[in-house]
Amino acid sequence: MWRREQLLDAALRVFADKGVDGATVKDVAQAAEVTPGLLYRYFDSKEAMVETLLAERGFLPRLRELRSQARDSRPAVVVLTELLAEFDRLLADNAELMAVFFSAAQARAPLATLAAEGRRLIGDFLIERVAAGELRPHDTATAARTLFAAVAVNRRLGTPIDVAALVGLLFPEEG
Amino acid sequence: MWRREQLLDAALRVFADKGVDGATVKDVAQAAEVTPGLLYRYFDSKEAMVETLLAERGFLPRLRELRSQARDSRPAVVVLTELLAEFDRLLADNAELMAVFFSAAQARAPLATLAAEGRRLIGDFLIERVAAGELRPHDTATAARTLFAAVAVNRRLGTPIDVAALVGLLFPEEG
Amino acid sequence: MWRREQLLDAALRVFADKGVDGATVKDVAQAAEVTPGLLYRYFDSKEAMVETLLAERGFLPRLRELRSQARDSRPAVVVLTELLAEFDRLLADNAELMAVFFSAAQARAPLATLAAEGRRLIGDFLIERVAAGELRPHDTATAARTLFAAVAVNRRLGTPIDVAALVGLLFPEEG
Amino acid sequence: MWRREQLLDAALRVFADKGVDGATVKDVAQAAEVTPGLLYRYFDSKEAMVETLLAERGFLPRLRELRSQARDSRPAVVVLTELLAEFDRLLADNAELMAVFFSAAQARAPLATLAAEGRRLIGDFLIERVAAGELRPHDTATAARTLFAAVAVNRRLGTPIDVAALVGLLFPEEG
DNA sequence: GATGAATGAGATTTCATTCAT
DNA sequence: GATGAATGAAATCTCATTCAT
Repeated sequence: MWRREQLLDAALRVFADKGVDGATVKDVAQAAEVTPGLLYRYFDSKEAMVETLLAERGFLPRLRELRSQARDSRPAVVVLTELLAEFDRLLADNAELMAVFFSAAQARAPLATLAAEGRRLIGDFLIERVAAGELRPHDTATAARTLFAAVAVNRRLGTPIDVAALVGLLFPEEG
Repeated sequence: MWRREQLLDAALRVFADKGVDGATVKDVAQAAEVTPGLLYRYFDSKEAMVETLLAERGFLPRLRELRSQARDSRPAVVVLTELLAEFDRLLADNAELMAVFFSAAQARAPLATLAAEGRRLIGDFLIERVAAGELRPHDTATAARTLFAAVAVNRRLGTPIDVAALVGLLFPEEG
Repeated sequence: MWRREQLLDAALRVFADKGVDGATVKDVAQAAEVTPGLLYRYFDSKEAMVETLLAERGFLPRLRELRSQARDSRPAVVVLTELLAEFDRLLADNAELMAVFFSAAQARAPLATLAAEGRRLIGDFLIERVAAGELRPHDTATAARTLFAAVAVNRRLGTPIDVAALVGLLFPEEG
Repeated sequence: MWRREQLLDAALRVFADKGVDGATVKDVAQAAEVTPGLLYRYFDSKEAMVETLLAERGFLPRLRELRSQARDSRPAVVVLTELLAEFDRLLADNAELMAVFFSAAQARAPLATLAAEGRRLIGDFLIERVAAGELRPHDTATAARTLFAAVAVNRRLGTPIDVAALVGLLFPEEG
């Protein structure tokens, strides 16, 4: 059943390019080099294609996995830098899905969930390391959303940020 | 010719809500409490409405005006905080237009321009104040995009950031 | 708003001719000499057209009105003959709607209701006149469905029955 | 070649349930627990399935056989009652085929033929028995279509009539 | 200016039928 | 014989746009 994946690939590509509303089923079919009718053997509707993409190609699970990585015992700034770099790579790998997130009106919720999860991942890490005396006491909540935002926005804009420089900015003394 | 503005208001509201592609001309007309035909007396096409919104309701000029404000002679962190607060207010005031930016495929460019302008505004300010010895030497480019991103993303997500805390995070000693 | 009626007329004609499922929206549009899209200004869907026909063109109310006519004080066989003739005329006038009834799977219920109402109309009349000693005692329920069926089937088959002969068959002595 | 019959069984069931136009080839295939493609090894088209049903499952022959039964020498009302009961059973046994008759536009003709045949069967019987002095002289044509209609309509509506009562209604003195 | 009926083009979806396996 | 993926044609429906009033 690799045909299904092939269709999802095409849909992801086309939706990211033209937006979910802007892309037609015919567009997707042409990108997959099949006839439009075939899409309906695999998906109930265009809408269902979007939902399937979000469900099966979503990377929230992979974002959650990063939490274990945060347990790393190396110095805080090293681990934080790696964490952000991983997150940045995740976004880079899923640039098209992010584009779909942004184009699909009904995908606002997934975006918010993603952001909340990311903030928590980083925030929890900072709290731990402050408690351990490794990082200076600071507003960890604001720091978390700042770091998250800096990586996410710049990746989205196609102008990825230098993660090491970013960490150095907030925690200069530790570098 | 206030009828024109009324139509633009309705279009902005509706496009922000349903996305440009998702909204129909009829939707806009109903929101403006007129009939669809009337829209074509003021605009050539639905597409032209979007362009007009971007052109006439864009806030790039107001963002540029902030540059003069950056000349303020008060302490750097005070001015920076005010600058970011202004920028945040600008985004809050134009939340609907931002939503249109994100939904309209052809509005990707304005977004990039906006970001570049914002980064430059903040970056130039930081360079000046570092040169003046008011702020510690640091990677001003990374700082600029970080500050910009932190404000923009959180406003967009509906979870606005505490601007003073943000500045305090990057420049703790100066607070 | 006579356009609406014109479209219903066309729909009735076409649905009766080709069956609801067999007829296309395009068929109806062509019969009405408009474009298919226009139908959707007046009706939500093809399905809604059928429902509207059943609701607005149904003749159940007129069938019910016949009940007052049954109060007529003239001899039973005279009144019964007139009643059946009226009913037969009703069916003749609504031959197309009947055809739709038969073709639309979901219209089975209206048909059953129509039949029940008709049986009751005739049955009640017979009971009264038997009670009045005007008609010989007999199985009025069976008589009612027989009379109803004889008229309905033959009208439907395009071979209308002679109503007077029909009444004469069941009540020869009274003639 | 019982597979063919199995497919016809499924088709009959599905066509009766959803109407010929409303049922899809896939519906029939699923009901027969085979794949759609297989149907085309046994029938040229969906249309051909309907025609085959009408041709091979039609009960006109069995209706004609009743004619010999009409030769029965027992009293007229007894034989007539049996005749109608047989006819009623025939309809009951072929309820699904009748449903197809009613749903398929092109099956209107078979219905008319069936009705004509039924009327003639009963009509001829009545003529004979009137000639034999067994039944009172009456309009046998009207009687035939009345008896036929009463049985057919009520069977079709799912409210079968009491055949003995029906005969008693038309020929009370003979009972 | 303003209406809203009407159109035409195209989008989504369905489905009878074919065909390689 | 049997499968079921794939197609092509058509059906339902949507909607930006026009135009007579």
